[in-house]
Amino acid sequence: MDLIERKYRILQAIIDDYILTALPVGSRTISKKYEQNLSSATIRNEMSDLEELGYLDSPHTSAGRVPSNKAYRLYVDRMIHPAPLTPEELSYIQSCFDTRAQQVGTLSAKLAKVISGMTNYTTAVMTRTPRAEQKIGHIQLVPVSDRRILAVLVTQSGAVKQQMLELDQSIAPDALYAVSRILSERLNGCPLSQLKKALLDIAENEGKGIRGMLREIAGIPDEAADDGTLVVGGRSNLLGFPEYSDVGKAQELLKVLETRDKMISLLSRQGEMEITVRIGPETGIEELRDCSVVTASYRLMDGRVNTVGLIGPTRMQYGRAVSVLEEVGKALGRAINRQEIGDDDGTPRTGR
Amino acid sequence: MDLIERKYRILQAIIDDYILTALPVGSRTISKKYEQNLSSATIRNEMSDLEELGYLDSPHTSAGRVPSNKAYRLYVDRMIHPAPLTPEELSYIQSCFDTRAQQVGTLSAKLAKVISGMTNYTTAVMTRTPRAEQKIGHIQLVPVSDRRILAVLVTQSGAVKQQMLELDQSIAPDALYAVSRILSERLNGCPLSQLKKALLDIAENEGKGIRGMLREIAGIPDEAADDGTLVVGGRSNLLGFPEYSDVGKAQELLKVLETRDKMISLLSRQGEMEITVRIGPETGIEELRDCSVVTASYRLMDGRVNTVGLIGPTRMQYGRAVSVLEEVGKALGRAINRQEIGDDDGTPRTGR
DNA sequence: GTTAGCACTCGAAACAAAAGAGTGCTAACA
DNA sequence: TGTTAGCACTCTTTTGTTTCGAGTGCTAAC
Repeated sequence: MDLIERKYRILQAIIDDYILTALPVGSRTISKKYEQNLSSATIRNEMSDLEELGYLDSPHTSAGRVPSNKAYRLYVDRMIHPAPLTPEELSYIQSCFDTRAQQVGTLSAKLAKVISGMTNYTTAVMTRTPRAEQKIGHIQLVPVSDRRILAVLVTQSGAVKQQMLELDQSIAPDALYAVSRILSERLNGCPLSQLKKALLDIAENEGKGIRGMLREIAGIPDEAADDGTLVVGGRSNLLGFPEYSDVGKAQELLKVLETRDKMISLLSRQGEMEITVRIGPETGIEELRDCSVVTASYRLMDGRVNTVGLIGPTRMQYGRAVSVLEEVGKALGRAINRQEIGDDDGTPRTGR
Repeated sequence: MDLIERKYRILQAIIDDYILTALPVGSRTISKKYEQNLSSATIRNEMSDLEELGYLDSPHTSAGRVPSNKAYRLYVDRMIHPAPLTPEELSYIQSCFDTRAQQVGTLSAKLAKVISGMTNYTTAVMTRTPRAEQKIGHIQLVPVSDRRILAVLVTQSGAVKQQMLELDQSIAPDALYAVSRILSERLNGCPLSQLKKALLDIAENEGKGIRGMLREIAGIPDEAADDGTLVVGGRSNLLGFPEYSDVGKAQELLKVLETRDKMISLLSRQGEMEITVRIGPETGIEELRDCSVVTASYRLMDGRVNTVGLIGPTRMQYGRAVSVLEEVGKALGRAINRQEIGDDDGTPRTGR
């Protein structure tokens, strides 16, 4: 039906305009800028219908209309326009993830910086290694001082965990090497989840001297459990939006960004390999009721999974956000392939 | 001279009051709340003098006075009152740094959280190991995948650097162990600054097979140069201060906090073992012209140095800030002693 | 179904007046 | 001579009022 089509066109125009200006959109604006062959009165009628359908809200009688969350949902699902990046932007992204020997632990920060830089929103990056997939590669005990050793645990996928241990008695470096070797041999391929048991097993059967130490090592996996690194970047961007010219609101939002639990829960919801958009209450976090969050996950060469969340007002440039996340995904994928280790191309697909 | 003494008392009262209320202080307020045996007229005269001396500014004729940076300087140097923490607060701090086996890398975040939580200011924590003091303890090469190895470098003080390396050819784990052992033996005690040369030396004299690898390893120290970890916490606190009810100012400040270089330079100025207060322009950072920064350094068991900076409006509760930093220092010191490794007690002394 | 026209609503901006906080100065006081 | 009461003056803040304009909803005509 043609009418329906037109309604949606008008709705889209309203959303587009509102995303651009943050100002309630009036019928005249639409009739002038978007639908020049329709009079403002006609638009008015349509808008009235759209309000009744729940797609528009009016702050007050004489203020034009504002898209509702329902409208944003529709917009994201059906009428988002892709915002292809310029060649310069593409090559910029490429160059960011190009370095051959990526410094360990810097990637999250770089992701946050690049993404929030390109979108003007705030970016949260969570890095973690799915526990189930982690299998022991090597265990290395490194003497640090008399009674302290550093246990370095390398998973088969290349992730590294380290934990400082204090021993009851001192132990000679050579003995440590020996133990390292035994452990690495015996535990190779052991899933991280069963490490503890395996260690205790060895402790039982093995000679007296190291038993105590093994017991202590057995405690590692729990403490070192990778509950994720969290990096947030681009907070100052938030304050640039008129919706946060109220300091109170800005503060509330900043506080959420500082609350690790909330951020982790926000990002944990993201499945792998798909870009997800959550609008207002869909975020599941009360304080984000007026925000939207676009998330994507990237699987890295070493088994880690980076989940990226873009946080901005519901009036977000969704097309742009999705494009940037997509291109970053592709760039990461290419970087992985170049290093010939990638187990998949790291490119997220778009979707709800 | 008694007169002088009184002037300073009045100045102190003004500063105290302003720190508390953030409102320009009038003569009546002082006469009522602080100097009940002096009339407001007298106070007025004194205030007029103080303004002439450069200790007070008046925003406009009928608005009371506001302390100048010069006044804060005097305040910090001469009339700061210590703000002893309550027993509960003390034991809270204690408990925060009590954990026996501190997770590697968590300390900065904890410091930032505890300190900004207790002061309501923003905290930046920089961790780094003074390059000059780092001497090689052990080098361990850990096989990760076919051509990738993880080089773990442990300094004598226990700091750990790691770097992923890609090799031109694959190498057997056993060979790696051998190389690790040789390197550890030969390089033990070698200052980090000379590591590169030492490695290249070995590469010259040593067998063909590993030469390439050694060359690559020689590249590590530069890349892995510990230019410091930076953690910032408690940003949302800033927005609670009336001086940042102007979103523009808040944004400017947040942006500085996001600029790694500026933060590093801000914190690098702090010498060891002393609490330093820098007021406004003294911070050396233009955007912080209306902020004060209180910094302290803590030397940790593993040789790392944590420099903590408290950032807030110049109208800062200096006494409180210094007290908290002092107590945190003491708590860290105790934690180090308990672990019987500390090379000093980590307690900063107070001073300009 | 579309549109012109118009009365009506309501916030934002502009303006004016009043209130209030604080100062500086003068003159009197101890 | 230092202190203080008193008062005129200044300047911001608050409050109220008016005006303006954007936008709507409805009706009637096309």
